[in-house]
Amino acid sequence: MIEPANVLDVAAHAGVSVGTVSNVMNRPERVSPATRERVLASISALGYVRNEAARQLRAGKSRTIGLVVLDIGNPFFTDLAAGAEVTATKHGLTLILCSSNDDVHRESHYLSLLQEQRAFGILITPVARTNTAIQQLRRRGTPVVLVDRTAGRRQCSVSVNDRLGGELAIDHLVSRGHRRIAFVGGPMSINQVVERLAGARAALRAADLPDDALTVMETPALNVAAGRSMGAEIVALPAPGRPTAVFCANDLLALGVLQEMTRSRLQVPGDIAIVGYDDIDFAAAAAVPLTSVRQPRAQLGLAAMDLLIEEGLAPDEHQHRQVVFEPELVIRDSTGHP
Amino acid sequence: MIEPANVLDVAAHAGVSVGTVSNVMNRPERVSPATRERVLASISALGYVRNEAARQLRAGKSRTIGLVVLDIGNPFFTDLAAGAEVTATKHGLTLILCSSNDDVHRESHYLSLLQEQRAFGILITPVARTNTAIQQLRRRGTPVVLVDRTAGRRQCSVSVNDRLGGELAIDHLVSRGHRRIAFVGGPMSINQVVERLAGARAALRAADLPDDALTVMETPALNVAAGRSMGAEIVALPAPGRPTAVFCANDLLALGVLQEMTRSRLQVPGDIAIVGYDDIDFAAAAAVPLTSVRQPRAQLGLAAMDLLIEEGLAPDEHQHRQVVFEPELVIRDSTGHP
DNA sequence: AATTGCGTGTGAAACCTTTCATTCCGGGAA
DNA sequence: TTCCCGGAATGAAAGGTTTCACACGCAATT
Repeated sequence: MIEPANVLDVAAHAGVSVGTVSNVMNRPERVSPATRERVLASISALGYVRNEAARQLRAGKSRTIGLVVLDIGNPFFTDLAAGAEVTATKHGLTLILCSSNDDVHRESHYLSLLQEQRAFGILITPVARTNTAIQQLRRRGTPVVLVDRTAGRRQCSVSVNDRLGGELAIDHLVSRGHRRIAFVGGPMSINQVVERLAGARAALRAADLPDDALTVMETPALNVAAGRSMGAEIVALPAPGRPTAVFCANDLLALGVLQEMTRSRLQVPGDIAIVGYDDIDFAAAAAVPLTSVRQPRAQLGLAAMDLLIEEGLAPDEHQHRQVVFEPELVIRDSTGHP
Repeated sequence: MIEPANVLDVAAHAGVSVGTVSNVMNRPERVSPATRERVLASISALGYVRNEAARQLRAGKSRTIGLVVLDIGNPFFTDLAAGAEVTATKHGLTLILCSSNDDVHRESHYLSLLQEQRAFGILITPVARTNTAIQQLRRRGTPVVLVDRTAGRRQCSVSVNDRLGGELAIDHLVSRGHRRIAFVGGPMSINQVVERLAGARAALRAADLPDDALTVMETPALNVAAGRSMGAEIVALPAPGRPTAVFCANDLLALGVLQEMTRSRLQVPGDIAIVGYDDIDFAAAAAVPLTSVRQPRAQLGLAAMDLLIEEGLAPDEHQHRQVVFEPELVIRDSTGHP
């Protein structure tokens, strides 16, 4: 266990001042090639490693970006994170991944953690619709970009048109002849769910179908287990009145529903068609590949990170923007062939 | 945008010294209740938030733990991370999740990042068998626990008996009457894959079956896409010589293979049985639920974090340990009923 | 009355880097 | 020869927290 060397040690070893050592690392062009070489040699001779804490203290700001997502178990968010990370790394920033698990307390715990770290910025899919902690962070000068949620004029956000996504899904099912459709999703506190449902309703009305063509089945969460139990309920319905198609608020739910169908020997799409949402990799890999509303997951992360960095580097010139992507329907076996 | 308050501001506001403010936060029992109240009031009046960078600088060590995994897109690792995070949070430590994507360069990038941060410790599933960067970190006093990999006597590790896992899978398939089995997995640079294969071979020998009862089909990666393409190869084999069962080195591969089987109208398990590995949630949720070798994912993370924290808090008394969990076969539909 | 001890509180040093005003030096211009 | 200029290097200050040796005041003990 060796005591780590610091700039002073390096400076002494190379016979220069600490300022010069710092310049070699941060503005090498200001140092003559000869001394630069000498300093670099000393750095590697002593095994010097910069102390990030001291840098941050001096800078008053860290190089850490917090990405607060709803559920890290959902591949949608890991893909999004992967996209965000690409851009972050390009700028020498480090990503801290935080999963709030739909829990307001966990969320605020992470936010105060990030505040203590003087985070460079934060990307967040907030649990609740309004969030004072976020506003507080912003007042202190920390850029915050909302992800998968549309912000007002005074804040950046990156989202996908969830309403349109709902319409695409229902349009498709209606065009395949379905007239009794179930919407599986929840809790309704989550904005995306509400929007997707609204889109679904709009599409039904546009097709001149009655409102009760859509049965809303609210789930307590957006995971596989919730999908399974809702799938069981659907199976239990008497065949005559049973929906012929299910639109799920995300792919995890859809996979759960699909599993129950198969377990009960109901044919997908023969007896029941299924449309998911997100188009995670597992959707295509399901044994009955899922028709799903694709969101540009990685791009979402990329765009959000771009906005964040832009605001972080030039807060004054920065214009808040609300980027909205368009979803896209990916048709696979779970809704059959025309 | 308000200039953030510091301990000095708080001290002035409360009419005490900075040392007392620090004591209120870190050793409240040494401060009389009256002053404690006063200081706390000032803290919230000024909206004071600790500066983590300054704490770290002073402490010479951060409260950050790096978890370097092979693939964050694999739910096995996110579950492991979730387990690790529970313990970390309990000790006031923050987890940074890093995905090396099987790439040595990305891995070393993250390691030097963590070194600059003076990480409290590191949990890592290393890409290669040996790793000088890790040894360097350890010489500098950073605790490192190997995850999903067995270390020598001089280092902590937490792993699952992969050889046994391989044996369980093959024993099961043999007992179901299979005599032509394919092993799908790779690349062979990954230790876990090699061990699982070794276990498979051992089980065959123990069952007095010839070595060529097992066909090894090496994949370039452990993801769904690789499984799909290998599945296509299996389907393309002439039916008479085709294996009647496939043992996959992880569930992602198994899901890929399963999808190809279904697409080609081969019955699972009728025509081909499939055994996966890891027992991720998607394994149970697959339309043909997968038989899989379960690893205690969350527990793995928990145990690793415990060892790390133990070493980090009391490096001198710490005894290196190599914890090995036992895997467990979970039988589902993909290998049929006896 | 002097001493001891204890519970509180103090204040300066240390942690390490970056920045910036300043100094130094050699060469070209006047 | 003197002056000026620009490139290169310097060195001290600043950033916020924690720690620790020390001081203070009061009560109990001798």
